[in-house]
Amino acid sequence: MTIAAIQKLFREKRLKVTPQRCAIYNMMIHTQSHPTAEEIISHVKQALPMISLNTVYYTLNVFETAGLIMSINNTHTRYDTNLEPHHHLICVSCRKIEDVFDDALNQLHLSQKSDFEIRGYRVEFYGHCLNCQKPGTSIRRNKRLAITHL
Amino acid sequence: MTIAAIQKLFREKRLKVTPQRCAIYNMMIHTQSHPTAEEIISHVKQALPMISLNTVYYTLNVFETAGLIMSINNTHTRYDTNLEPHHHLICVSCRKIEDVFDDALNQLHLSQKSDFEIRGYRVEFYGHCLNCQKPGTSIRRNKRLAITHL
DNA sequence: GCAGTAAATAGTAATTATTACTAAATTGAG
DNA sequence: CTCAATTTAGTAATAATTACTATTTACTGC
Ligand SMILES: [Mn+2]
Ligand SMILES: [Mn+2]
Ligand SMILES: [Zn+2]
Ligand SMILES: [Zn+2]
Repeated sequence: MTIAAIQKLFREKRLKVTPQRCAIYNMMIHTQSHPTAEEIISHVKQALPMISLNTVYYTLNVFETAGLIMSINNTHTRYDTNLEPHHHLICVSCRKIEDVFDDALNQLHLSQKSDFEIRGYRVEFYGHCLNCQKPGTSIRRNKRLAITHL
Repeated sequence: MTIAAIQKLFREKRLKVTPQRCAIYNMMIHTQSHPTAEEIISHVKQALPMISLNTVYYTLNVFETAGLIMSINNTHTRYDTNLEPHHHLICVSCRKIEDVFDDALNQLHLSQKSDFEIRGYRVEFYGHCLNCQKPGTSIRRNKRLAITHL
């Protein structure tokens, strides 16, 4: 993907085209490593030494909102005593977690061989819980907003 | 599950039986809410007002190591530009993330109806990457240890 | 039951990922 | 080019988690 193609993509998504955004996205599409914000800034700083970590987080948030990237792992650790095979429904708005018991999901396996020595797996379904489907409650303005319904 | 049964369970797992541990585990098995450490301490403080948050984290770590609980979401946020349907192999030792492309995993659905308005899902396989299968590298002594191989 | 020992606890400090705030710079529209 | 809105960098604040340490507690033989 060329820089010109990245710029075109940003314009299609109604995102302003800035050197910081191009550098971040360009770095991200040229790695398989699922980088953290810190890893991103350390690469991008080679081209843009003045870039701030704040801008990286802001930009990643913009990208995710625009549907250009997805984030993996992004909230408080939660704990579960139920070790029976089961999976979770996670509300992307309020972070509520509900259990899913579904035998079909407990029989998954990889068709390809891999280097990993696999111990187990989880399926996480993302969506909006009943509460957060009501208008007005579905957008978390403050990322640190407490969850009000468990 | 009675307190006596909890004590028996701890002894089977070679864990010392303490009031703090009993209170924490007892609270956890009597909720469906996948509590955070903060939620746990706020409940447990009613019975044990002097308990510290440090003890809660320490105890949760002990429980997880002993295989009594599992934690959900527990590292730095990572970002992925690849929005094609795919899933991940996550190394529980070094947190490396590898992609899994497997069509069979992209056709999952819930058999039961639920209140959630589901937007998507991910399958996360947990295990040890090739690097961390070597003896001596498989245990993260320091939780904040940097990942050395991406 | 008691002494000795290793582990657990509470309290506090430190760390660090992420978010908030703000003034200055930049972008895209007209 | 002009102008308004957005973005950026810098810095401060926040908050989840971990580190450190002195004291207390729980288990193991005796
Ligand atoms: Mn669960
Ligand atoms: Mn991926
Ligand atoms: Zn919700
Ligand atoms: Zn690994």
